[in-house]
Amino acid sequence: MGNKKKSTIKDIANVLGITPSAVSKALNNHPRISKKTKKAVLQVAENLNYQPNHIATALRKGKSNLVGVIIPRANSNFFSSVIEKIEEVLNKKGYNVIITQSNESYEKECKNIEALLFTQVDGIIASMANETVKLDYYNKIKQKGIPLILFDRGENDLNVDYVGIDDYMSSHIVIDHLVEQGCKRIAHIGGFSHTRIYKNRIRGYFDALKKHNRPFEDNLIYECNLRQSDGRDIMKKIINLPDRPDGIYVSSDYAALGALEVMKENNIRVPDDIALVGFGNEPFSAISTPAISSVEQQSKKIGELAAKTFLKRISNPKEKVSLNKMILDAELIVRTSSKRK
Amino acid sequence: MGNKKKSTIKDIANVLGITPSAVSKALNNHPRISKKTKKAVLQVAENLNYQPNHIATALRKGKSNLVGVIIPRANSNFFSSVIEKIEEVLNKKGYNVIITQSNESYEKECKNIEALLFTQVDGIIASMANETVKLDYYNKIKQKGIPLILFDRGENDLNVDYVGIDDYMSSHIVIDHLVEQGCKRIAHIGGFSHTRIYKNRIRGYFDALKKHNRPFEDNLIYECNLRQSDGRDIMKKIINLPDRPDGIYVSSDYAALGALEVMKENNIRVPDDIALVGFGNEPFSAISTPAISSVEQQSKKIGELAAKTFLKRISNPKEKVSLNKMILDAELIVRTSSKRK
DNA sequence: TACTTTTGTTCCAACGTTTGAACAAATATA
DNA sequence: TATATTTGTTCAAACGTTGGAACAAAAGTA
Repeated sequence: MGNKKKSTIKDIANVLGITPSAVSKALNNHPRISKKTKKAVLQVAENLNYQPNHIATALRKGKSNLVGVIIPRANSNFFSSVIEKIEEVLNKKGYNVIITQSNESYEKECKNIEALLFTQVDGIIASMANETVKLDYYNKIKQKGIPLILFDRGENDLNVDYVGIDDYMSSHIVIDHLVEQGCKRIAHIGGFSHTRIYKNRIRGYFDALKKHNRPFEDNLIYECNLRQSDGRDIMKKIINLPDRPDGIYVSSDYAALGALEVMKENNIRVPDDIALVGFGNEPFSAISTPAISSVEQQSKKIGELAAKTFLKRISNPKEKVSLNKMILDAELIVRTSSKRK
Repeated sequence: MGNKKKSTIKDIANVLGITPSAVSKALNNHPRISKKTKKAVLQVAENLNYQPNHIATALRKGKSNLVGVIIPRANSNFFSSVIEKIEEVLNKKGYNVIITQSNESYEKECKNIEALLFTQVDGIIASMANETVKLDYYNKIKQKGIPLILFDRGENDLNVDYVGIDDYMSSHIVIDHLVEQGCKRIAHIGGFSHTRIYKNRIRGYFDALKKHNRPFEDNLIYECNLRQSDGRDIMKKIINLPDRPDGIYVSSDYAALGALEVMKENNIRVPDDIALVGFGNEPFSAISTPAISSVEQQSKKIGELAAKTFLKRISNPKEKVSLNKMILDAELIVRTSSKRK
């Protein structure tokens, strides 16, 4: 039917013979308005099916109550779970969440930022695309004085709040585990080292090897986009090496799955010939054959902290000083692909 | 730095010694404004780093240029791919997209709708939660005269635009294929029949069996939530049947994967003992062992049509009459799990 | 009773933009 | 030259809400 005319605060005022501003105050529970009036206003509002005009409020107050989120792709258990939690926390506080995907593309990411700024979001929570190196667009956000919180894929140079797991330590946990399972030579299929998290994982890989007196070998470390196809391609190279490694640590479950496929196709026994550990604890890692050991990234916790950090920033914007770098512990979920004993 | 003061149309006007309204018209390329003035305005706007206040425009024009999208969960290849396309089409037309997840919960879905209405979106594109039976909240959208487009999970009673694949025919294609592979008795693990798409798939399953003169057996059809765990649970029941079926058609790849696991755990050979077909063509269906045959749902096309339908509705709102029910053909991707010959 | 305080409301300007009407100046038409 | 048209701009109101100042009435205090 389309009950065309939306009712406004003015309509309510007319019904009751009071002014719009009294109605506004009544609705906002202003202390100076009598209980009687408040009750009446609420009643009439109900009757008229009144819905506050959010846009008018936003204009008047100078804030939209919208928070923008940028993720590389929604199609990932980690990100969709982070978002779910962000929504949960922010909705409770009256914020709405605009989710955008960058598809790992710098260009798309820039467009997303522009769109979010255009929409006048009150803040942005983002995880950077793999491709992103230039920080100009992110700096634009900062310059506008809009709270920016990064998670997972951060960037130290930006100097903003950050939430993520301890990537360096994650690598240690993984390598410790593989060594314990008897692996002598461990390869690493990692992300590009210009991204902070992958750089840290690579560093952790190095240092953990050193710690265990394992030699570092140049041809056992690879950087890629970590898609399933990348895992396949690199694994093909690895099995053609004169002497193969006996353990592989992959920075993504998708790439790990690709690697696993190739190994199966070549009758390499996992974990006996080569033990495999992935990253991200995607649902499929538990159900592939063999199930893939993987690092759990604390998505819920990350989402919660990111949202709460935003709320903190918005509530006292003056306190520009103390940045929050929140680094959580990761957890290795050991499954068949790396369990030899 | 936080360059605090945002510049407005008024600032530009002051610099040039003209009125704000002239500036507004210049920026909107009004025919009555001289080229000279337009040029000057653009120049000054550039210098002052002017960004139009979207909220003010929205208030004045009575539209927010925001479109809400509700999906059951982002963590699915189908949905994230639909969204990507919706974004692509709508962004081009100056709309921003707010994505919300219902997590298959009716309650969350209602909250999402409330939030979107509160934000004054110009339209809503949604796929209903499995749980949803009551349509009160969706009717609220309609009553407000806000364009509503459903996709995939629709509902005939709502009488709104819809885009989805031909679920009824999909079942025919699947059953035709399984029969051709020599299956004599085919089970179906489906969604709940109160959801239109699942009802249609079940109907298709029935009719296709009849077409091939296959008997229908009561204990070969199951309704569930189609999660991986549901697939497992039901498969366990199936393998305990006095005589097992030799083909299984599952309405979701997740549930199909669960079923596959159970079969492997029980040394049932797939496809030789039991042939398996899933639904949704999730990435993992191609990489599980064996790879799962699956129905491809045309996510890109669906997203595109949904977005374009919204644009059509918004451009001529009077034309309330002719609903658009767009039913696309699905395609069966045949993989190892059902290929006997 | 006269004065201060409190209570409940109205008044009014503001947020930044848009848009039709009004108007003056320039140009075209008779 | 007088009149009609076109061009480029200004004016003013509007979108719906908010919130401080102003104000009258009621209540409290001396």
